[in-house]
Amino acid sequence: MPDLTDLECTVLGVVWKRAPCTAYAIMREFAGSHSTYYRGSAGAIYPVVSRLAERGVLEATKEFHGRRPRQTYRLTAKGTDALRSWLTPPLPDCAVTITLDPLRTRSFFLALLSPDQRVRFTLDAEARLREQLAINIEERDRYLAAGDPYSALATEGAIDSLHARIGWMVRARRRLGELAAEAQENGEPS
Amino acid sequence: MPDLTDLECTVLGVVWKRAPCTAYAIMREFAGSHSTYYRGSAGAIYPVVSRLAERGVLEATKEFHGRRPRQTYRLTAKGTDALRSWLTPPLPDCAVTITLDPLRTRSFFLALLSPDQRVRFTLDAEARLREQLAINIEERDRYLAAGDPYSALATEGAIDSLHARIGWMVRARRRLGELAAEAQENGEPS
DNA sequence: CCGCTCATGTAACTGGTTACATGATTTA
DNA sequence: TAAATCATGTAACCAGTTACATGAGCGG
Repeated sequence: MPDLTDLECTVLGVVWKRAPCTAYAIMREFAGSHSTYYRGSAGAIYPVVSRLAERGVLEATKEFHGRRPRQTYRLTAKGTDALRSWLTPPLPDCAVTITLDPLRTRSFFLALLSPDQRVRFTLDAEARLREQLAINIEERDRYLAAGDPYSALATEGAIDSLHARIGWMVRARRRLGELAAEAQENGEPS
Repeated sequence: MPDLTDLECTVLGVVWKRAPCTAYAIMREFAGSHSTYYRGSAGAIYPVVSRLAERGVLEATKEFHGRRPRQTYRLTAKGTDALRSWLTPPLPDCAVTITLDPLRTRSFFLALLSPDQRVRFTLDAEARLREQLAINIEERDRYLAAGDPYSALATEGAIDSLHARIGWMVRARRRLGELAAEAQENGEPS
């Protein structure tokens, strides 16, 4: 029952919240969420779901919708245990590592741009992050309205991260200005 | 010259900073950095570097260290252009999307834990994030001492994100306590 | 001279993606 | 009745990982 991946456990979690639900519904949940890493492609979800059923953490039921059959899934007791132990501290190292930020990856090399291109970089980034922020605030409010304070809390994590990245970009703009001024004083090339 | 991946451009960036340098040195740079997503495995770096050389963005030189030959690389003019255009706004959507946080992924399902397990979750997460914070502050200071304020600025992004996640976990602990109290008032099961 | 680091790779695997195929049911 | 959505899959691909193999140079 152990060594389930994060994707597998997330699927488990979605089934736990939505049960009974189809693989298709899980797929839509992933595809529709902004705070999820996975894109929710059929090629990922269907194999995962049937693997989980094989493992005995999900239980499949054949339902009929009209005369068309469909598989719905729910957690088994074993599945609930697996999901719970995924959440139970101590958390694995990989769960608390630093997050990947493509903006940060790029920032390492900002010295290559001209001073005003650097400013434009931070302005563009800030504006785009604010768009994301609006989307995520909306998502959080939807969760609150739907009576799911836990998902709202999770989404709040995304909101906080976005605030932090926006603040970082604002500070970066100021710092980059200072660095450019220093460089000019010393007569360095751009 | 376009459609280079983030990994490829990051490699380009490292060569730009470190040139002339070997593929091995690039690999070590990736493996040693905490703020990088990629693990810097030989199986990734070597193919990327030779692909970049083939594309004409990197130029290979055969050097001799003793009587042992080794390839060192530097950017071509085309490579500098490619790196610059990777950084130049408007940034692609993928660069400003929300970051993946395994802690957040888990938080969606915290309702499954008992109230005190939830508290333990946030305490554990907070402690581990603070460790990461210390590591990244050290890394930033090393960059500052090494006279690389741009990398320091980038690392500051990681520090800010960690602060945000820590604050989020602290607030989560309070909110979860309130939620548990409400639930008990309403006589709901844990 | 032993073991560590430098240095260069390759092969098998993994976990996801895109894109496609198929067909029933619902809605405009 | 046409188009969209529900529903279930599969096949080809892709980027990066682990693990291995090999050998030169260097420090103790």
